[in-house]
Amino acid sequence: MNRRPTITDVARAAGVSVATVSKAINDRDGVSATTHAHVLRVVAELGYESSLVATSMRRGRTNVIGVLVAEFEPFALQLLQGVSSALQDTPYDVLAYAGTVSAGDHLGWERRSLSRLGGTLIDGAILVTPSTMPQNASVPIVAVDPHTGPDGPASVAVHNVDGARAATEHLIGLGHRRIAHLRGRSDLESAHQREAGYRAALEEAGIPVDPALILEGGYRAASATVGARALLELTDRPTAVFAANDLTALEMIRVAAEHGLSTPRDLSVVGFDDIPDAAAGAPALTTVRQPLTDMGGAAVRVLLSMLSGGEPEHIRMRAELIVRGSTAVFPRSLADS
Amino acid sequence: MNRRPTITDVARAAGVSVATVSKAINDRDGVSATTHAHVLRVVAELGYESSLVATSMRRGRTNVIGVLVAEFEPFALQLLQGVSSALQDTPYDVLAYAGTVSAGDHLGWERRSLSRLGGTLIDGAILVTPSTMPQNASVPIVAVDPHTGPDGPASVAVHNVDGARAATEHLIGLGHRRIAHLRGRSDLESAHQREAGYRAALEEAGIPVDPALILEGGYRAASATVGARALLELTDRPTAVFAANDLTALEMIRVAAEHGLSTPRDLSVVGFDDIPDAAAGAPALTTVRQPLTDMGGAAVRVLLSMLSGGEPEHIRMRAELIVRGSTAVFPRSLADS
DNA sequence: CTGTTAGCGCCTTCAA
DNA sequence: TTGAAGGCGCTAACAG
Repeated sequence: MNRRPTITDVARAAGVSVATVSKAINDRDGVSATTHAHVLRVVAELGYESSLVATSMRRGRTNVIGVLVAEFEPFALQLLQGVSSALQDTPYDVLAYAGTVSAGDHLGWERRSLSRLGGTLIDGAILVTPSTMPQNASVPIVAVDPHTGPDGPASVAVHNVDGARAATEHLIGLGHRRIAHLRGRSDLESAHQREAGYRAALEEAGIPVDPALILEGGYRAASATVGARALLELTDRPTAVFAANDLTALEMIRVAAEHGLSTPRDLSVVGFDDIPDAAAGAPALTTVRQPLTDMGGAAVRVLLSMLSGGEPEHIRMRAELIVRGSTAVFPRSLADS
Repeated sequence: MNRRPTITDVARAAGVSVATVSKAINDRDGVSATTHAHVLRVVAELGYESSLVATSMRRGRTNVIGVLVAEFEPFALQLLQGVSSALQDTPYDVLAYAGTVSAGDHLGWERRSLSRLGGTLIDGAILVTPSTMPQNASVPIVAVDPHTGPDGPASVAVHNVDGARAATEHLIGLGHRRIAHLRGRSDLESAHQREAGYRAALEEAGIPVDPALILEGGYRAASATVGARALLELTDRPTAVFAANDLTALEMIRVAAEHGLSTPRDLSVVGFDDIPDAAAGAPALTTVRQPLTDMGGAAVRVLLSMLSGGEPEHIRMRAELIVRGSTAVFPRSLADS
């Protein structure tokens, strides 16, 4: 547990002043070639690396982009991968920070994280599914799947309405008429848009929207359990469910199995996101794919542009229906023909 | 792009000194109840949060655990998820940092990251697949899948030899005799252990090890392409391949398809890790599962124990063979009977 | 070309 | 009970 060498240690060992070491390291001019080389040699010997913290405090810039998330769930992780690879050949490093791991409260993690890291540690931030948008942030921000429409700061999202409509139309096309919806988190814009797409598809097909078939899913498995159970215990239970994301769709399938219902035999289920687990299950989940990796890349592009003075942009990407094994024709008798 | 409020702003707004604000925030005594309440009100009004950077610089502790990775690839991401959820009800936050995003060199990212973050920003570090082990680090360290055996610092890993043996025995049991191996990164202990398991299984079955069938895979898709091609262009080409991890196994399947060979019909492939993509492909990959989430949890336990003065530990977890669709009986004629 | 000085935001003595 | 001063590691301005 040795103390890491500081710039002072280097200066002492090299027999020069701290300032000279700093200049040598950062290739500032005003240092003789001899001294420069000498200092670098000592730096290498001691294994010195400048402290990100101290540097960031003194300088404005750190060349680090922060990816701020509430927690490390599949959606955020895959996005992170996209951000990271988009940053490959830039001078920027990536730093991911989960804001609610210790501080259990789900509200305002965005502001807290931004305030703790921003202005000092990171030059810009990518906020993943923020439910509030800090107004006067100290660094440029891009929100991915934000809580609000394109009136706020820069954002990247998919066409949620279209995606949800495609999902619902797919179920309708299979013959389903009693199609339920497990809502997303009501503090996120995407949840409302997906519900809107669901409603639109039903209405266009002339199927009345039954409020009893729309229950809370909350985008998380734990928060969807109750709603999933309730749907199955309805006297006239749905034959298909459009869940607002994959985590809740998978939970829906699990709960259905608990009730002795198999998917897609007794219940068709469609999700949204296409997280890695979606394709892995049995049956594999029919879902609406968000191009998460590309979205991470898009967020990086927008952010880098803002960092060099560009205007905030709002990007919408296409969502694509991926038909797999969790949806089937209804009624089943038709499948046999 | 407003400047974030600093402790000085709070002090001025509250009409007290900076020191008093600090005491009030950190619940130090020596502040009257009235002042305390007043300061906290102003803090809330201004939306002030102490800067992680400044705090970390002054204090020793930050209550942040760092997960240091070379890059955000599936293995690291899933581990991160485990770390994050294991830290849920502790006072610690998680900070993930990719060391080689900007600085392209693959060597020594561990020391660089540690030195930049350690001692200041993070209280302890979890190093993911480090290929060197910094000796005199400034904070406690746990290595996951380290480059060296249990002689180094604390570590968490799976029984690589057993896992590799099980994978190879599975292929042998299916009737394969010409079984190739796509090696892992030679700077990682796990790569050598997996190769050893592969060799052991062959020898136990009385199958001579053919050096021509052991090629470099390097744990990454890009680095496996050449080796995969070479294997298929052998005059007496293998009927099965044990790849040292899933990324290279999937690449093996892709390259085989390019050569007009379908898996598992013409070539059986086994991977290692069970990353999310393994189960998603067509065919789904037969692989050896590393309990990545649990391993993240184990790393957290060891690290927290070390942070409260405990001794470094070395943990080995079981690897489990998961048979899916990328392996089949050989020769094919047997499958028909 | 090199060194001295000041200060980034915060916390911790120590003095009032 | 409060405030003033110093310093964590580093860099930018200024002196020498």
